[in-house]
Amino acid sequence: MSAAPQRVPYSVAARELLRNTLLDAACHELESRHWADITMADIAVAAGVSRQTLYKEFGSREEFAQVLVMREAESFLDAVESSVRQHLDAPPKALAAAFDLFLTSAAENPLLRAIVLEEGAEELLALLTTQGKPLVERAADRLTDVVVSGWPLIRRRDAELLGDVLVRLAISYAALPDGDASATAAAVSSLFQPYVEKLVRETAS
Amino acid sequence: MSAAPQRVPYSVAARELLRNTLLDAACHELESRHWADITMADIAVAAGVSRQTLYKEFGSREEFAQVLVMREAESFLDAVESSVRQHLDAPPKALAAAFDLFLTSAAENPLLRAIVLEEGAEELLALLTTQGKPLVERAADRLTDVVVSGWPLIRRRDAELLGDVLVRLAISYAALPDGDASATAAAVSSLFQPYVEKLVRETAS
DNA sequence: CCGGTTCTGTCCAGTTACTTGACAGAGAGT
DNA sequence: ACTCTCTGTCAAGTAACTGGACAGAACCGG
Repeated sequence: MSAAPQRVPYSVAARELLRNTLLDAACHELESRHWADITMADIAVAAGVSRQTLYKEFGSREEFAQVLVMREAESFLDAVESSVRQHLDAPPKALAAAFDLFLTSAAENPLLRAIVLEEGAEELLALLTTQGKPLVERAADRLTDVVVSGWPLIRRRDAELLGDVLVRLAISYAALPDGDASATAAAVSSLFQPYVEKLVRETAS
Repeated sequence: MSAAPQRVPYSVAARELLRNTLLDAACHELESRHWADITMADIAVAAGVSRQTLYKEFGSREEFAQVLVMREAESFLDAVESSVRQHLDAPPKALAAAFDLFLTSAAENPLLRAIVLEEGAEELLALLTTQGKPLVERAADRLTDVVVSGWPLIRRRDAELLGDVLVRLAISYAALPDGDASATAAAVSSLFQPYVEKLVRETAS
């Protein structure tokens, strides 16, 4: 792969550690309480840091929530991406596997469960939907990139459309699961298979 | 196991990060130069930190080297310990497996290779031998602990002796490998098997 | 509708951690 | 003897985190 694990100077690593410590602290708190019940002070204390430091690092509660969601999203995207790369030989299979992986792990993810199941998380929920522009764009971009890099013959425009639609569907099913995750994944990907096969056919010729 | 991954406050994590960043930087430098050619300033710069900070964290070059070696030792001990725990049902097997694991990974370990193969590392070498008291004691203690916790019937005194002797042998073979690591491990452990079996026999009765 | 409470977001004084530049002393090389 | 370099230490300066305070907004109970 790329992304050499190059040596990181301490000051950079320390800032990253600070941010992650705060985000981890918030996740930990979410395991026992609703987001609405967790104050900025709680998060700071749980991270062993002053409230001021928290505000300096993330400007506001809203920004903090945004970053929290985005971080979780990136880790989902990492998993999805590697799942896709394991089926470069069979695009439909890649789609099915990635969607299945996403829905399955989404159903178990603590942060997502907090958003979906509990009532005090409207603020977080909005970040996935009405306020979800950064999330959708970022996720669609990464999906598009993995598609074009994995199947270079596919036109970027087609990949972008597919990425955008899949991300929106994924979010929808994550927010409102429809029974068994694997069944949903199989159903949805079967729906896309004709389109994917058409893409492959067009570009293969 | 024990050691719950409890939440670490940032200030503690940051100090640990600083120390590890410095130690990692030294290891990295060791991959391209002899220990004698690496100055404290080099290490500080490589870690993205001032020389003063390095001296504040580790009092002197000697202490730094000591910690460097001890950190590597702890990671070896972790591996050895888990190897032993996988053969709790067969003490002789545990001994053989652990010794083999140690010698094999010792032969590949960058820090140890730097000490053993290159000429500018006498200062580090001393930490394994003439200055090696802290190392030997610590390693023998951990070995003793894993033995008594794994086979509670064995007398602590016997475990201590065995631990001490094994650690010294391990260090000796690490410093001066004698041909194939696995062959050495098999030979040495065969030598101890009668003693181990005697221990087991005595305590089983 | 009002007083009490809590939380957010901001400010500031104070402490702690890291940086920068400097210097004496030890050791190696010329 | 002279120069160079590195170690170890000091002092002054800067940046990061702390702790206490406060105005404003939202909520709650009366």
